[in-house]
Amino acid sequence: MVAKTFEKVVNHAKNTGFVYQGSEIYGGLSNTWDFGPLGVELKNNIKNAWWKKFIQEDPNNVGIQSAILMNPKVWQATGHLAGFSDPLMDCKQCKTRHRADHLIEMQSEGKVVPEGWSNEEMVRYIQEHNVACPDCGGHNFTDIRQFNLMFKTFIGTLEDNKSAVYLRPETAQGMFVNFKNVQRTMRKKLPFGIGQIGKSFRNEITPGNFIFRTREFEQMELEFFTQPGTDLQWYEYWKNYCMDWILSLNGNRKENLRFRDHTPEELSFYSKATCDIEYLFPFGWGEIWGIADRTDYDLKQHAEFANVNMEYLDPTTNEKYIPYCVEPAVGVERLFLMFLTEAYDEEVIDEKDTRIVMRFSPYLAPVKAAILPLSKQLSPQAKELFTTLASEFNIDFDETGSIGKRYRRQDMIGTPFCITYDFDSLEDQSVTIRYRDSMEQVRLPISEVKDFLMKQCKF
RNA sequence: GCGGAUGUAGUUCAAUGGUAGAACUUCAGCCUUCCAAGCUGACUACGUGGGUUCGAUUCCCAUCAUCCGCUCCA
Repeated sequence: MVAKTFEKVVNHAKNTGFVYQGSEIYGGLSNTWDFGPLGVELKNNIKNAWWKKFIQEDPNNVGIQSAILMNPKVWQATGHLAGFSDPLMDCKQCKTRHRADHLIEMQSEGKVVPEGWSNEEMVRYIQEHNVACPDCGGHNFTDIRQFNLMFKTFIGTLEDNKSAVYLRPETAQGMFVNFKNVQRTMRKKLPFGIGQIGKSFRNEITPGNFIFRTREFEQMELEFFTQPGTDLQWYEYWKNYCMDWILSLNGNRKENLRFRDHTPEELSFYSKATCDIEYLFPFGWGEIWGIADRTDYDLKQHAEFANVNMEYLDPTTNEKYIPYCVEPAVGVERLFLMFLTEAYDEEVIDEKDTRIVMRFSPYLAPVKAAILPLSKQLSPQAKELFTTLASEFNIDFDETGSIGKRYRRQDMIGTPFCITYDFDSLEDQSVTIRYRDSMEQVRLPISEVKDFLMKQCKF
């Protein structure tokens, strides 16, 4: 039943122009998705809302857009090159997969730690010491395959290791490497934040659940730099700030949202505290937003690897220190999927008639209003209204079929307002606006429609 | 990557070793003065590549994609 609902949401998204399968006419490409005309509107609305709330309206924060390709040393400094890369081998006998270094550690009961070993050295060790498969006891492994979670590509024409670069697995490092630039040019004092919206890439072994986990995805991350010692207060602050923002876009419905603190064992080595905002998807609870206290780890690493001074001179105390950092990081596609799921509603009219209504908040709705002339004879005048409104909003114009059918089409994609141009409009220069959720109608002078939508649909 | 299942119009579902059928959707026309399904017509499909066969959408193999499980997950 639960899976059924998710299937319905996904099908509806595909059928109405929110999301298409990537490269569909070529049979698709695993786990890639294209956002259709409605999808890109929804996505942009989400991104714009975030940018407004986290960058524009917050006096402490500024935005940047950094390059996807970064100097590979960045990933050495952060540990991504080492930590994101696993030497994997499969047991040919029982078809299970293992990490070569883990096998060696287990066999030797922790006495041999193959840190820094080459693959050849590990294979040799496994053969010489007759390391067994922990699942079936067999000794028949495939060769090591290096599995790196980062996408590798090459600058220039030579595909040698000197020219290797990686697609960034997170946008965060763009903020860290620009910490000094931003602080100096924007004359920022602590605490302040640098935010960014952009694509990241991770070569996940197991993607899935529609757009929930993809290899190419878009992140909205804020790195908020604080004085050491105040970081945990800010951590709490941003947790609540993020949750409040989601709720404001979700009609304050909080049944399906929760905080989940990471247990000490779960914490990344660089993090002092991490909390996820989770949403109850039809397939289970899933992480939407990760709020992490990253301490001074990133800036320290860059200070060391790039050999630059990342210290901040506190003008009030004249102290020098490396700031701590609190990071709220959210995936756009996950928010998208959440809002899509929340909006999905089926309305039973009678036994044989059910219809799908998407109940987006007006801020998020891909189409803000549809202009519907009651008769095709009224289309020219109705089109004038379309032109006026289209300069500010994404508006639909529909003159085909019965009026009832057109209302339904708009309900199906979550358009909050339908504006009907009728024969009286010619006389009184007014139109009827029908609200999707209440089905209430108001009569408004044409000259006031733009202000009406402005009030209803602004973030 | 491993195991299992699946793959036919945009969607949901048929049938078939010899012309692939329907409903809904879409489009055109008629009708229609505020909440779908009225009338007439039109478009559109056997995932891809091989093989067996006189002939393959159907049988076989591979491949690609999707779903479920496993492995993995900064």
